[in-house]
Amino acid sequence: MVTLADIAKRCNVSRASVSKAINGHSDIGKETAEFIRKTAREMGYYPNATARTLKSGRSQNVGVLFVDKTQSGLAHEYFSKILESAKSMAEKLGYDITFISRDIGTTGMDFYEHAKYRQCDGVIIASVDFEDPAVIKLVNSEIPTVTLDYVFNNRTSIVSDNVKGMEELVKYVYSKGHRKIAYIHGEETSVTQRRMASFYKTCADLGIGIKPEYVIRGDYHDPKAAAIATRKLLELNDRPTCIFYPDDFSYIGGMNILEQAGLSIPDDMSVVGYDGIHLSQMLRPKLTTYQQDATFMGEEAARQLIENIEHPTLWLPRQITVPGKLIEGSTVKQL
Amino acid sequence: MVTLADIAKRCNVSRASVSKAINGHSDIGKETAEFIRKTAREMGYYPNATARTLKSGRSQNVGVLFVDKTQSGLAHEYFSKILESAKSMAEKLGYDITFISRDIGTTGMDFYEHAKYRQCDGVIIASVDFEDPAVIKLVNSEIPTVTLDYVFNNRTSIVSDNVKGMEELVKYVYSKGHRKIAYIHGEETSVTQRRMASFYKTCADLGIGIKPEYVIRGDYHDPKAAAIATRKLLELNDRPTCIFYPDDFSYIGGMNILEQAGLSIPDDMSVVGYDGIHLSQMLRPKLTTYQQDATFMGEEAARQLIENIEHPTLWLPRQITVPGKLIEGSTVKQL
DNA sequence: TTGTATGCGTTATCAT
DNA sequence: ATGATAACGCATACAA
Repeated sequence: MVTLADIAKRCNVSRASVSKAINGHSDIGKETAEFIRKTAREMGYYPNATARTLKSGRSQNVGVLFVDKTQSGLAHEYFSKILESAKSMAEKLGYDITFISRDIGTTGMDFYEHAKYRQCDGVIIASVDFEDPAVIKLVNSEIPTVTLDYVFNNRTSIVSDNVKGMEELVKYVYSKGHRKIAYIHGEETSVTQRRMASFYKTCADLGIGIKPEYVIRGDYHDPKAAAIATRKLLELNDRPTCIFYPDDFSYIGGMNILEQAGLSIPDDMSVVGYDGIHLSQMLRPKLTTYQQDATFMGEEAARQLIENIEHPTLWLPRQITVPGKLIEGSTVKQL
Repeated sequence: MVTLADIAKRCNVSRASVSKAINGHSDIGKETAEFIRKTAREMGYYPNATARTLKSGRSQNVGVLFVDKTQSGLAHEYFSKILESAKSMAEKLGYDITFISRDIGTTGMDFYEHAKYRQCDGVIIASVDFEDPAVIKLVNSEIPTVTLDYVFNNRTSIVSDNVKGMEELVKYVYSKGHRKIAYIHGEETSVTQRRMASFYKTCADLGIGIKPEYVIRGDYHDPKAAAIATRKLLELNDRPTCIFYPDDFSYIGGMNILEQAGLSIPDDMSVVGYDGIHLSQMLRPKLTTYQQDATFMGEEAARQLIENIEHPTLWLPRQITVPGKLIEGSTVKQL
């Protein structure tokens, strides 16, 4: 391994000068600096992040907290896209990404300790139980964090606009003449709360009432739960004309039930999903859904976090709400 | 931040003794060690990975190379499962995971340099262009590596048994009476080569000939390409009775075309996929496919890599072939 | 069994 | 503009 000392010896200068040349400091002669850099290149030098971090306290490394109660974290296209785009943006800005977890090896480190252990300059938090004390401890620590789809006081967050998304979907379905709308929602999270509130509010604003039996608990990313819920809806005497699913993927379960029941989509039953994943536009008929801008969210999370890391003093926490867009498929019939 | 020195001072011992106590060395008194550990716990001590790495040369950190020409790396359930299970296993064994990439920031580091820069103890390589000189450089370096679905000479690899998988699928389809079998295959990779070779060989062994026009290039994870290929097959005068798709996800594209053409699956056309992703068993009819054991592959990759890292001397490179299992759905008709 | 001393590669302070 | 030197926190060879 080529070190600063090796280069210093070869160039007949001090290690300090080499460091300055490599890092582009101003207090070094123009041509010496250039000579040193050239030699460094010739010798195949690249820095040692570890030593640099130890000395400077900055690791150029951001942690990603991506825990997965439901085992579907990475399998969920929404989250995998967020991760992927956050990764590219971080890399573009010169940062690496390390996964943060609890219980690494036998040490009983919590998230905060793990992040400190690895000297993470900041942490991106997504797809976790935000009520977990360990998550709260991390968020309230001195480490810069960005949360996705959950807002903490005085902390930066990137939130998909679930209120607008649900509102647009309801209005669209309403404009197609539907008044009897059912909603199979995901498990209780803040995202679910917002979508449900927006669902009820928009319906109320439009003057349509929603029967209690039209609102059923399903689960995100779980076609089986959606299938069961769909079956319940079909058993009702007064069936809805349109069903909202927790997300595009879980819709598959409902789709099967509807087809089994001999109901054609959208002629006998209209449906909408949520997410706008690749799959939804591959199905026939194409699913009407609300596409969340996961790519932008991931990029923005990385951008904001690194901005915070690099300019801690003039940093103000922001809540960034990211709009998506309605994708008009062919699963909502004009009544 | 609590350091070894702080603990040493509080315990009236040397830093060396604290280090020994923390790391459970034997050359320290039983009760002093316990006392030191207790104090450390009280003081909220956790180690500093950076300093430890700098001194010991070991980072307890493995790199993951997961590049994605087709933009579908993480979106592909097969790979996201591999990543997730490799991550859990690595964590269980006390290792963290950092993504390795090219072009971090403005530095022109290649994969090898990046891995060294972060002092990775080893690297897991998946979903990349294995012909890329930068990948080859990394694999041929002194850094332990494990590759997935690609074999390098004298290096450890975890390979899904594509030969057996394809063989089982062909035999199954054959047993159902099919003789006119079409194969839409993915882009040219070593995986594709093996599947195709196995496809041809098994057909030959069974004494069935495959018309050249039955074998069409599609793309992995690309329903559109599968749709186009399917259309071509339907245009043939002598249509196949069964179509093999590159994978389960791309099958969606074919499924749509078949349905549009008024063909019922499997009554008018039989189909099989590959991968055994969650989705495949949610579709109706359930897809007949070959399920790759991605979870095991990821775990094994981490296990083997760390074994290699921790016992470099008695390490022998292995090629581990991981069998999957045929999932008999309802998309192959008995002729 | 315990402690001393040194160095891992880098950056930063302070002289020169 | 350049260099000497001390730290960052830890682990280890060696001395006691």
